[in-house]
Amino acid sequence: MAVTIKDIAKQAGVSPATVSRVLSGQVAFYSEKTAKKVKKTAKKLGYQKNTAAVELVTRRSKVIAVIVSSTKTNFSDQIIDGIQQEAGEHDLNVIILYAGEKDPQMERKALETVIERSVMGILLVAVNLNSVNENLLVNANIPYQFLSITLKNRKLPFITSDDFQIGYQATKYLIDKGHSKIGFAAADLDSVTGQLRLDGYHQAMADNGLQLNSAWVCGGDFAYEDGVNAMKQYGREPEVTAVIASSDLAAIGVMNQAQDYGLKIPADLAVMSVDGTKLCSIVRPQLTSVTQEFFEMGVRGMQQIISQPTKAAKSAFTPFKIIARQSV
Amino acid sequence: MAVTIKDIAKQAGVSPATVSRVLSGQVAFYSEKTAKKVKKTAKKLGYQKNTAAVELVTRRSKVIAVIVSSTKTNFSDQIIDGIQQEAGEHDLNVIILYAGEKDPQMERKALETVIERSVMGILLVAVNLNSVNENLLVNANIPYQFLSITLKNRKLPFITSDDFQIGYQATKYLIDKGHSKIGFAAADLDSVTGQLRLDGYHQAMADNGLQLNSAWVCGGDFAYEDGVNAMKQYGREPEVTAVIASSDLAAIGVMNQAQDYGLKIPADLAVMSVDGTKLCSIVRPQLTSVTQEFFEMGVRGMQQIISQPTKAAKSAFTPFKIIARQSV
DNA sequence: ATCAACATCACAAACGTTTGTGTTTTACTA
DNA sequence: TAGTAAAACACAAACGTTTGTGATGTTGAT
Repeated sequence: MAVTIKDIAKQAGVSPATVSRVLSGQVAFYSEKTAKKVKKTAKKLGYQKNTAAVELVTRRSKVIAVIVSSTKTNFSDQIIDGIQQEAGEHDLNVIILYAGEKDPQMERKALETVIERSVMGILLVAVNLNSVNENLLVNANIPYQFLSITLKNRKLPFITSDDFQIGYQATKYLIDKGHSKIGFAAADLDSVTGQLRLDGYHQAMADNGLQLNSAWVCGGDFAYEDGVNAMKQYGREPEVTAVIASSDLAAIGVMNQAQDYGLKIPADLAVMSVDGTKLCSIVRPQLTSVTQEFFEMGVRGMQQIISQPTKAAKSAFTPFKIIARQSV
Repeated sequence: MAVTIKDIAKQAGVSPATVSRVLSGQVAFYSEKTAKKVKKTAKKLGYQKNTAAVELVTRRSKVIAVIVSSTKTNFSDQIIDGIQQEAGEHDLNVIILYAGEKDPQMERKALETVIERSVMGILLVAVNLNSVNENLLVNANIPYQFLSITLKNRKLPFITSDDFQIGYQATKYLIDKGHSKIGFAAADLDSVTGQLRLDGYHQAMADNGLQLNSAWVCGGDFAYEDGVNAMKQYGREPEVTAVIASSDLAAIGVMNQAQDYGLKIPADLAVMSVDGTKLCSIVRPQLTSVTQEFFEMGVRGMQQIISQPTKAAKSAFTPFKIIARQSV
């Protein structure tokens, strides 16, 4: 049905081999004249290459798969932008698959699809695999890289911010502003990411001789609702004078709930968020944030994939900075 | 290198044909005993099917491609969710490609990638193709469907809200609330979508005997900044008492700028948004919105693809409703 | 015992490319 | 003119499946 390389060959009076070499831009295998002829008839016939056939014979693919998990947070767009840019420069195609929220079933399916297609590389943003899926990925013999997540298994390569430092610096920033009773909200305390931020928070408090109060830390899942719930926990007359929320949306949740309680921000309560997406400057008051370099994460992730298998993938931190806006 | 069905065949002492039939779940071609044996050795060897080979020989694919354009607005997630759900029920895989913002180059590349892979269907969300890319798509002989957009070329199937009615009903809603000087902001007036909404706005004004003022309509591109700019246009002491912004983000832009001007919402200025994503209930005051059924768009889009080629794809409207919150 | 009917399986072609190697043509040298 | 090296091309195998068809084995009825 569809027009193949053979059709072109017949029309142009050459062999399929020549057509293939012309169309895939190999040099020094044909004359300029036949090249022109081949290209013309290819265009005339409306030829589209059959990628399945190409990948079957070459046993490699030019697509990078990005598996993204979370839609509860909203930074993945930036990461994907970074990936796209870097991919574009190397003539790679990127496809994105959603793997649900902590849904091992969907994660498995996403993994299988990309492995069966033997993509060139797999980028996993904010997804935490269980051990069977982890095995699936590792045994697939395809370069991979985790993004925006810290894993228990330090053998796996990931690129993210230094979560301990995020917790530490955010806390220190608030302490420097005169706060001593600081809440820590909405992080997933079962995740390494959340745990590290909490450790940083603890350390910063300790380093400054400040008391801790377990009621000040409220776990969650980085979602808006978790911010709301945390604030409800703190109550109408909160003991804390500042809170660090582990995502922009969560921070908005605590702000909204605080305002519903009649609290003024930042006068009555300072709020600081982690992520620093565009949301921070869209809400009022604008959110002071620990701003991560998500775009950069994407870029570096791609670079790791591309440089393989020359070098094995390594974990790395991307920098972050604190951007002062209005909420502190 | 990788393990193939031939390896399994050899190990299990059967033919590759039998392995294939067992693994792809064909019935009445083998005994239960060999089936078990085959499956076991397949698992033991860690077999992963080679999709390239499968697609090459079957000449069909189980993947749905979603090409999304806009990251300036934020409704695509809902559409994709709808697509995913419907896809999941039919054991289809969905891959997502970003095609930039009105970037014909990237659109072409995205189209070519999916066409070369001869995917089962193509869903285009909020992308408007130029005529050459349009030809590419149409000639590819792959079912396709546009989502969340109204096209000039009525031959192309699209599923979206009735934009004229959106403009009309939003305007009427504000009129019923007592407003007579109503702004219309941030829609892309070069797009059919924007134009239709504007027509609806005009019609509603006319039907209620209200004057129009061309200074009340400010075009844009549905972005946050367009909302800000529109409000700047209206000024510190705006003539309009209400404004319809053509996206949630744009509406937030209007609100923020209005508040920067010291205006109270909704007392001094009512703001109404189109889209109705989660953002509406996250900002303060919460945004009254024309809420579209994006999830439903995704579902219906997939259904159209699936039902092809039994029926040719048709255009359709998904319903919308006005949800009152705090901004009017 | 014969034979049909069916169950179970193996053979082999086909899908559309790429690519190593062989073959023809061209161009040039002596 | 003969010979040769290089350029231009064609042949054919291979990639890993699916699937139509033919081969073999088994069962049961007559």
